[in-house]
Amino acid sequence: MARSNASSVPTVRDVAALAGVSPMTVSRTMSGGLNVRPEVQERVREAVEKLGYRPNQSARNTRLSKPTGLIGVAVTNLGNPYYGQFALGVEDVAAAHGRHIVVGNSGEDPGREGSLLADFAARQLEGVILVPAGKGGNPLGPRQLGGVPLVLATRTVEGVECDAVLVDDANGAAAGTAALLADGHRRIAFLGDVAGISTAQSRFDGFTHALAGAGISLDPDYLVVVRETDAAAGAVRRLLAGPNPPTAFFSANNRTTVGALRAICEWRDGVPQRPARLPVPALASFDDVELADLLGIPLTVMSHDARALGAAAARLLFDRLDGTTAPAEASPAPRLVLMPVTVRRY
Amino acid sequence: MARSNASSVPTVRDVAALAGVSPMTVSRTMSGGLNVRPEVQERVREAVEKLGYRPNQSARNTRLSKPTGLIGVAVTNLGNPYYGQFALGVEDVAAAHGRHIVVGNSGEDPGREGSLLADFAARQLEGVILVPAGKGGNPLGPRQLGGVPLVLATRTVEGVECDAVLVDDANGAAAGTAALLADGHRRIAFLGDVAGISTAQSRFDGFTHALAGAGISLDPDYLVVVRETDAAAGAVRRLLAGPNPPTAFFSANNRTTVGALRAICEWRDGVPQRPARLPVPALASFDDVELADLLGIPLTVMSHDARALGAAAARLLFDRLDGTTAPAEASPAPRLVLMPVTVRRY
DNA sequence: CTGTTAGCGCGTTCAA
DNA sequence: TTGAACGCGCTAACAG
Repeated sequence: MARSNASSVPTVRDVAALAGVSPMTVSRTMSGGLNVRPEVQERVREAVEKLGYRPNQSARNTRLSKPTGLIGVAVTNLGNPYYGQFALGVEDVAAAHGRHIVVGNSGEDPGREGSLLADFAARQLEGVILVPAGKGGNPLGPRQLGGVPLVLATRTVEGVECDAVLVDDANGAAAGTAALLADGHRRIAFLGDVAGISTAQSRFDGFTHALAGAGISLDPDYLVVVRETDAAAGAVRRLLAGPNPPTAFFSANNRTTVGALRAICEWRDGVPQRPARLPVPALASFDDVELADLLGIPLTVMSHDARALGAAAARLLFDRLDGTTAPAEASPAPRLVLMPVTVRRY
Repeated sequence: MARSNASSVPTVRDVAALAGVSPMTVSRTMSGGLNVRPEVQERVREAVEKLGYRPNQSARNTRLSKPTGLIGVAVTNLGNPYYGQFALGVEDVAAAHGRHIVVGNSGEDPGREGSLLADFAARQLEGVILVPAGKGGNPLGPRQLGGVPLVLATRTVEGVECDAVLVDDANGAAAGTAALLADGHRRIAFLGDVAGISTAQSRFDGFTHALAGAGISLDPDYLVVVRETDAAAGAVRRLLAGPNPPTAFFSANNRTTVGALRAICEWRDGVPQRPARLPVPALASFDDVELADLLGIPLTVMSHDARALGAAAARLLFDRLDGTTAPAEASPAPRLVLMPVTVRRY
């Protein structure tokens, strides 16, 4: 027996019954109304209105190869303003292509990342843009996504061959470091998370490369591996209070930059006992931080546009999804987009 | 004819065929393996592995009343760090309840907001948390969401009766204003977007109420309606350069605060021709901004925890979804959670 | 324990 | 222009 109007959500049949037509006519009306008499359409629309009927997307999607219109975005820390901008960039492009985004947060945890991706695939998302957590050497499976196109953003992962949008980390870091060196700095400490994150590693490489070019080798005490803001602040405090304080810091991301800025400001303002005219330490920051330029600290910013990066990643994805690509699915070759880094000084 | 192994995505039947069992056995194995012999499960899992099979969630959901496991979150500006934290709070709770979040960005556009919500409903999302754009008096339909539970966050909308998590805007604003007054400020300008956004309106009310309590009426020149950071900066510049500059500013949100801080810093640092010891204007900011406390500007911050707010909204939602609520759907009564505001001074 | 039957809500296909 | 039949991928409900 058909349980027509059980208080649950209305279906095509309910609408059809109310409008005195077949479900098919309702279906046609809902999808543009081709080959349906206007007056019948009118009746159908009234019934739709009256019942508050909405076509069920899930059911639509069962009809094979009907895309879900959903793009997955997995980031490592939604609370970081950087990824807010990033997601905004993805959303911009996705919206232009009539898609919505599903945002997941891995929290730098490969485990959560894995289940996130598995879930994305199970939901038949059309594609996934991933900022890999990369802590443990998780290969995240070749195409464990089950054929769902994947684009890596910001960071890459060894052994994964797919489209990616990265930042010109090494060159950017080298350029920023060069600026410090040009100012005469020789004792420069590095703050960053080098453990398995490609981005941090590349920035570190660029940093040391520039140092080496100036004939400087990194003092082990000057290499500080941190991720959190507070930890970075603590490290800077210790170094500045130590016997051999650096004259400048290189901060590898915006979280460590905030910590470093805080510590440097404290040192500048709150340490009356500091030697009279000891100069304020300089800071070179990879990634921009709002308001940082107003602090009166010698600042070098190596920045790129997070939103543009997200947009670029999305475009790469839609190129494969909507583009007039190869007939089959044999992706031609992984493409790599490199976002340029701008060095600004304050 | 069953087109078994057409290069497309594998289905239950493909797995069943390979494992030599019925689709049902595969289904059972996939959902916990109740009542399936271990050795058969093993065979099935092998087939699953070999084919890279993943159950199709869309198809699952067609089986009535199977929830999608998706929560919608619609915010007005993903690029605002505030909403990043907010989304993070929602995600925390959603993850704890085994759900994912779909993030949409309305961009303060009621039109986009409407289509976003319609789409959420069509996708059978289990619930929606909305920061309403509220620009045009869009009633967003009574339950135009088609029965999908809705929770408003941060802002409310007239005429919509549903659960909401708001900020104690009026009292917080009054407290912050009182702090300025206690410092002797009498000429205080207001920066904010009052046009139809409940939050801005409440903050404005709290501000003027506190002024009135001190026997002050707001100078019309001191009421600046802005939303964007740059516009706020421009307004502050004009006021400070004008004939009757305020001695303090009240900024109604973090975007205007950034603009105000920028303009005030400029004025302080870049205007040598300013009267010798004219004091730096004070700023009272609704919402915290990273690094603002380090600028050396007399600062009063009225802050609340965006992440906690998001979490509270999510909890309200899951209370209705998973909670042992009323048997039917007749929601008992809209609940309102008010997030406290803390006033800090720098 | 396992397979068969019967749909979920919708859209494609074909016939009327 | 409309409707009936069938199938999408999966899973309750009932056999066996």
